[in-house]
Order: sequence, then structure tokens, then C-alpha cells
Amino acid sequence: MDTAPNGGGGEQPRWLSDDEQRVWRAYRHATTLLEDHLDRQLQRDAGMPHIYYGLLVQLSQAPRRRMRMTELAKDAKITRSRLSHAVARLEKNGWVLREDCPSDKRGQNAYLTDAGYEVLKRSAPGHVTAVRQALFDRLSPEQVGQLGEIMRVMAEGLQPSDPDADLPWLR
Amino acid sequence: MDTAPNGGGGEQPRWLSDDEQRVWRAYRHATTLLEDHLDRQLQRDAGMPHIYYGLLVQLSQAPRRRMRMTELAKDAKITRSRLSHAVARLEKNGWVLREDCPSDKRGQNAYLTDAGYEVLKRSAPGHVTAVRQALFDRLSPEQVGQLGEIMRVMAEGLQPSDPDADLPWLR
DNA sequence: GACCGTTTGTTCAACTTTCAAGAAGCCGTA
DNA sequence: TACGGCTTCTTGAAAGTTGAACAAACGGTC
Repeated sequence: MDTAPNGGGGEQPRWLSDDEQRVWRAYRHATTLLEDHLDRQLQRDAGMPHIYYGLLVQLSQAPRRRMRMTELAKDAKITRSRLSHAVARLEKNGWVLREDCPSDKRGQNAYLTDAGYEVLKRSAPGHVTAVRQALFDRLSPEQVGQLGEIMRVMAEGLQPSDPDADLPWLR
Repeated sequence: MDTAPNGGGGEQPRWLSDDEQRVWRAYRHATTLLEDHLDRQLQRDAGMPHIYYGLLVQLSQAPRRRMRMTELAKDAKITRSRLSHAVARLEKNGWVLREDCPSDKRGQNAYLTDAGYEVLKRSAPGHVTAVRQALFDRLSPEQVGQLGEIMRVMAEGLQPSDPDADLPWLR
């Protein structure tokens, strides 16, 4: 950074232009509407929130349907703490189980049970349809491409990358 | 709908293509990263979650800095229940107060106090900077335009519009 | 005026998320 | 082997969210 960070206030920032404000509002509006919509759809049809559903999907795609907790948390972009609670809940449903990791006694593997797989199989079609109706069926192919690129750029800037990335003098 | 709704399963849906899956993952990834980022930024610099900050902003822009609860909930796209809890919390902070609505004895107005306004004034620059750094400074002007249009289309399809909109035969 | 369906805002209980703390195991070094 | 720093996962309490149920007030109709 070549200017002081603008953490808690201080000098004036560049405010958003009218256009930018409109886009920002549209972004907030659309993303929250979609998230609410999918959360409700899955709560209704699969009995769990969107993020839990995502965990089952991840597990279903992993070799032998199992993953280390930390890895799963990283892929799902949630904290280990949150994952612990989530897996505890999914375990109560009988959709996921935990087992000790053979190679690291600290570790746990979460794995998808057959019951969990069935839930997924049953609710996946409805979910895909919901995503399609809300997003892909409404956008032109060009727009889908644009959206992908924009999201890629956004993520790039937010990646919780190397914590020392801001401290080149320590390298 | 000309085909049966695909609510809880049943016939095969059209799955997402590989490209669509990539875009969908990128979307999920980027939007959650950004939301987490801003939530933390505001929790740290303003002492409240993003959505609460949004409520203060709305109030600050309303005439006489006050709004009916239902209207505020609608604008912020949250339930009245959630708003009740949120305002109770903001009231404890002294940033918002409630008053009876003069024209409707059921109603309540929430209004922004001077203290609330100060918090906003103090934390707005840091917030705008965070939004800028994460989004607008990374996208080309064309991309900003594309994003706005895409979000507009998305919201259009998700708008909780007239509840009878799906029932033309009742009109 | 009495009725009835609707709107408004709150409350409760169940659930989810966050944050800080902590127990346990890993690994490099002496 | 013992030590110290790090990683892994869990826990508990506080905070936030959800959905259903509720009392109060509104507003149109008889």
C-alpha cells in the first residue's frame, strides 16, 4: 500500500458514483434474494440450509465420499468451528458420520452415509432446477460468461491468501 | 408453467453444463468471500454486522431519519421478525429509537439518533473503501455495467412480487 | 355499532453462526 | 527424550436468524 490504509476512517475516500451505487444496490438486492430463495428451497425440499447441502455435495464428490474436516472447511469457505457444529447436526440426521483419521490422530474424516447420499439424490434435481430458473435460464450465454469472469476477478482480490502477502519485507 | 413444477424431485432436470457449473461455483465463492469480508470489516470498524449497517444507512436517507418498521423491513429485504430483533439491538446501542406512529396505532417508527448518525459518519469511509477495493477498483467500466445488468435480470426473476402473479386465472 | 379478514409489530423456541478458549497430537530442534 | 511452537478439532456462551403464534389495530361491510 502506498497510502495509509483506510481502516477506521480518517481521510475522505472516493465515494461511489451514482452508477456505482446503483450497481452496488442491485448486487446486494439480487444476491440476497437468490440466497434466501435457495435457502428456503432447500430447507423445504431437503431439510437443511444451503450451506449444509453444499457440504454433502462436496463429500459426495470426494474419493470414498470422505474428507478431512479442515479440508472440507477450506473448500466450503467456513471456519472449522462452524463445520464442527454443522457436522454434528448432519450426524444427528444420519447423513454424515465421523471417523478417526488413520494417519493423524488429531484428525477426523467426515463421510457421507448412504442415507446422506439418498437425500442428495432426491433433492438435487429440484435444486438444479431452482438455480436454473433463477439464474442460467434468464441470462444470455454472453452474460453467463461475463458473470463468470467478474466473479473470478472478485474472488482473486478476496482470496485469504498467504497471510504474509502484505509483508514482502518478511520474505 | 407448461411442465410440472420440479419441486421435490421427480423427472430429470437439465443439469448444469461444465461451464455453468464453473460459473456457479465462482459465483458462490466470490459472493460468500465478499460478504464475509464486509461483515468482518464492519464488525471491526462499526461494531455491527453488514445488515445492521444497512439499516442505519436506510434510516439516514429517509425523511426525518425515520421509517415505519414494515417499510424498513421491505427495503432491507428482511422479515419483520428479524427487523424487530435488529432494532432492539441497535436500540441498546443507542443508535436507533422507536416511537409510536401517529397515524396508525399499530405502527412503530424507527429513527436514527444523533449517536447513530455519528457511527455512520465515522464508519462510512472505511466501508466505501472496502467495497471499492473488493469490487469497483478491480472491474473495468464495461464489467461494472455488465454486472449491473446481470443483477437486474436476476432480481427480476426473484422479486417476491404480487403473490397472485402465478395465478392469472384468479385475476 | 358489530363483524371479519387483513396488517402490524412482537415474542418464543429452535436452530445456526461467531468468537475465544482449550485439549490433544504433530514436528523440528537440542 | 524433552521442549516449544504449530495444527487439528471441539466446546460453550453470546449473538443472530427463522418460522409460527399472538395481541392489537385497521378498514370495509352489513
